Amino acid sequence: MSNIRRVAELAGVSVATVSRTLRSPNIVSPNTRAKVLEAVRDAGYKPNLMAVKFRAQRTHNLVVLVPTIANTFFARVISGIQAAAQERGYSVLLCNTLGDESAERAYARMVTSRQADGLIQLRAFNPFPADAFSAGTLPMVNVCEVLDDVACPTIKLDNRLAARTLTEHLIELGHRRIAMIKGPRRSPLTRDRLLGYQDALKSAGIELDDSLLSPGDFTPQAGFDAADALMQCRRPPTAIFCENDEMALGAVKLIKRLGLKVPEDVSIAGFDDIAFASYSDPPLTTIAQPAETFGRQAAITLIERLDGKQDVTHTILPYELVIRGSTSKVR
Amino acid sequence: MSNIRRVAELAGVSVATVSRTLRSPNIVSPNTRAKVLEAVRDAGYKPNLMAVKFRAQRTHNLVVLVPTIANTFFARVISGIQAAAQERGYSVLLCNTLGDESAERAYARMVTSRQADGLIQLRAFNPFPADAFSAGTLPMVNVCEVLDDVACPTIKLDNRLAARTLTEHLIELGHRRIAMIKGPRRSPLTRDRLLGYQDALKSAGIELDDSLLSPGDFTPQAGFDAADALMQCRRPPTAIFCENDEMALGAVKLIKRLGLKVPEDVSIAGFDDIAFASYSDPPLTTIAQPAETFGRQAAITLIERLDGKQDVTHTILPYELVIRGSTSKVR
DNA sequence: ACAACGCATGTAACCGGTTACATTTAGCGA
DNA sequence: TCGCTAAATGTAACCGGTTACATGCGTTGT
Repeated sequence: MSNIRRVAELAGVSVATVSRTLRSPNIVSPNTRAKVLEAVRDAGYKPNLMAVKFRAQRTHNLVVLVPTIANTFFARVISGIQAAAQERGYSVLLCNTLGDESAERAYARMVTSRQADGLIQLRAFNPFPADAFSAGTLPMVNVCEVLDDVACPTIKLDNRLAARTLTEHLIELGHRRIAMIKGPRRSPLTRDRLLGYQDALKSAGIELDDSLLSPGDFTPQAGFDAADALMQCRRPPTAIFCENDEMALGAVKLIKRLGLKVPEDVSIAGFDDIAFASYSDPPLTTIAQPAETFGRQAAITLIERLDGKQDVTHTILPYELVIRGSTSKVR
Repeated sequence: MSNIRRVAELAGVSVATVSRTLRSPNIVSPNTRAKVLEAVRDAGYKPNLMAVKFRAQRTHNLVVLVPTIANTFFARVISGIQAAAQERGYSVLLCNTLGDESAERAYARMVTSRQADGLIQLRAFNPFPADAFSAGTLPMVNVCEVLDDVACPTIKLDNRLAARTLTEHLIELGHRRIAMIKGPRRSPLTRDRLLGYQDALKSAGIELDDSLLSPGDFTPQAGFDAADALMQCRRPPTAIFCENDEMALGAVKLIKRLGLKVPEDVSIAGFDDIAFASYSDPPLTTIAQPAETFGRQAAITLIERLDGKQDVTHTILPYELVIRGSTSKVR
C-alpha cells in the first residue's frame, strides 16, 4: 500500500506539501495542488487513518455498551447513536454486554487504553474505575436507564411520570386491582416506574398490595411467568402493567393460554412501543418513547463533552401514552 | 497520561525492557520484572493501544454492515459475531446501513483506510471497488444474504431447500393455492426461496400462478400490505408463505382485520424464527435458523482469512422446520 | 587463562502521518 | 537593482509503542 512518502516522490514535492494538499488545499499553489492530486490518484493513495488518529491522539470512536442488542427498543436507540455519530465523523464500537459487569469494565478499558474517545452506557452502571478520570472529565454519557449519582450527562424519560400516566389510564378504565410486572430489582428505572405506579394508586385512594408486584427481566418469557404467578393469587388482577412491551407480549400469551381474553378479562399495558406492539393481538396499549432521539441526543452530548464542554446536563425526553386494544373498561 | 518512557524512567530501565516485561515477561530477569511492574502500577500506566495498532499495522477491528439492526434476526447474528470476535481479541464496528449502497461504500473505506482489518457483510452487495484488493485477498466474509460471484467466503442457509421444505409442509396440509410474500426483488436470497417454493409446487403437480406472488421488504407493514393485495384477488390463497417472520406477523394482522381466522381460513408461515414468532397469536410456523452460529462462523472465518488463510469456503448451516399454530389443514 | 556462548539489557530505527519552524521563491516598491 | 514581505515549500521532530541489532557481562569448556 502506498504511503505519503511515495506520493511525495511521485509528485516531486515534500511530504508536508502532500499532507497540506489533502488537509488544507487552499494554502498550496494551484500548480502544486494539481501535481499532488495526480500523484495521489496514480498511487491509489489512501491516508492511513490509524496513523492520523495516533498522531492526533483522537480515535473518533465511541464505545456503546448495550445490555442486549436483541431488544428492539435498544436497537432503535443504537440506530440513533449511529446516525448522529456518523454525521459527526465518529464510528460506533458496539458492545453487547448481556449485563455482565466484568464485560462492561473490559469494554470501558477501550477508552482508558485509547481505542475509543468516549462511551455511551445504556444501563445504570459505571464501568470505569473510580479513579480513572479526574473530576468532571468522565468521557461518558448515560442514556435510557440512568445512574443517579455519577458525574456525567444523562438522557432519560421521566419514568415516574410516564408510569403514573399509564396507571392513571388503567384507573380511569375502572381498574382497582392493577398488577405490575417489574424489571430487575436494583434498576433505578424499575424503581422510578414503580414509584409512578404507586403515585397513581395513592392519589386514587387505592391501597397498595405487594402481592400484585412481580419481578421480571424484560424478556417475553419473564412476562409469561410473572403473569402466571399473578393470576394464581387469591384475588387476581384485572389489569397488568408491564415495564416493557416484550414482557407484555409474554403476559398476553399467558392470559390467552388460561382461556381468558385480553382486554375483556384482563387489560394489559406495556412500555416502549416497540414495532411489534401494534402487531400483537390485541395491539398493545403502551408508552411510546422517542428511541432514536435518545440515541441521537446521547451521541451529540458525548461528542460535545469530548470537545471540551464541561457542564453535566440532564435531559428529559417526552413520552406519549398510546392507547390501543389491550386495555379496556373493567369487567 | 503516562507513557512507556515515563515508566522506564521510574523503573530505571530502558523502554525496551518495559515493553518486554509487558509482552514477554519470561525473557526479563525476575528482579527487573518486579521493578518494572511496580513502576507500571505507580504510574497508572496503560499502553496506548492506538500506538500499538499503528505500529503493528493491524487494528483488530472488524466492520459489520447490517441492513437494519432493528431486525431481530440480524440482532442475533450480530450477537454471535460480537461474541466470537471478542474471544479472539477483536472489536466490532457496527454499521447500520439501511441498505444504502453509498453508505456501505463509505463504511468499506474504513478497511481501505486501515481503520479496520476486515468486513462482514450481511447483505448481497460488495462495497469494495473492484480494484481495491488483489485477487483472493478481499478481507470480507458474506453471511446470511450471499453474493454468488464474489471471491470471498460465504455462510448461508440452503434457502432453496428450506423454502421447499416449508412449502411441502403446506402442501401436505392440503393447500393448493399457496401465496408467497417475497423479499426485495434483486436479492439472491429471495430468488432462492422463490425457487424452493416453485420446486415444491412443481413436484406436487401444482400449477404456478404469478398472481400469488407479492413483493415485500421484510417489514411487518409490507407483510400487511402484501397480504391485503393477495386477499383481494379473484381466487385468494388458502396459505401464505412469508419470507420472514416480521412480514408474517403483518400478514396475520391483516387476515384478522378481514374478520378471518388464522389458521382456519388462511394458514400463514414465516421464516427465521425470531423471538416473537412463538408469542404471536397463533404462534408462527416458521423455519428456524441458527442465527448466532451464522455470526460466530462469519467472525471466525474472517479472522482466519485475515491471518492469511487463502481458501474461499462456502458454509451451509442447517435449518429446522418449526411447526406451530399458524398453519393447519386446508378448509 | 582465554575463547565462545548465551542471557539480560540498552540503543535507536521504524510505523505514517502532522505541523512548528526554517528556508526558498515571488512580488512589489523605492 | 536591492531590500523587504508574504506566500509556498521543505526539513525534521514528534506521537508511543515494538523490535532488530548492539553491547555488556557472567558462565562454561578446554
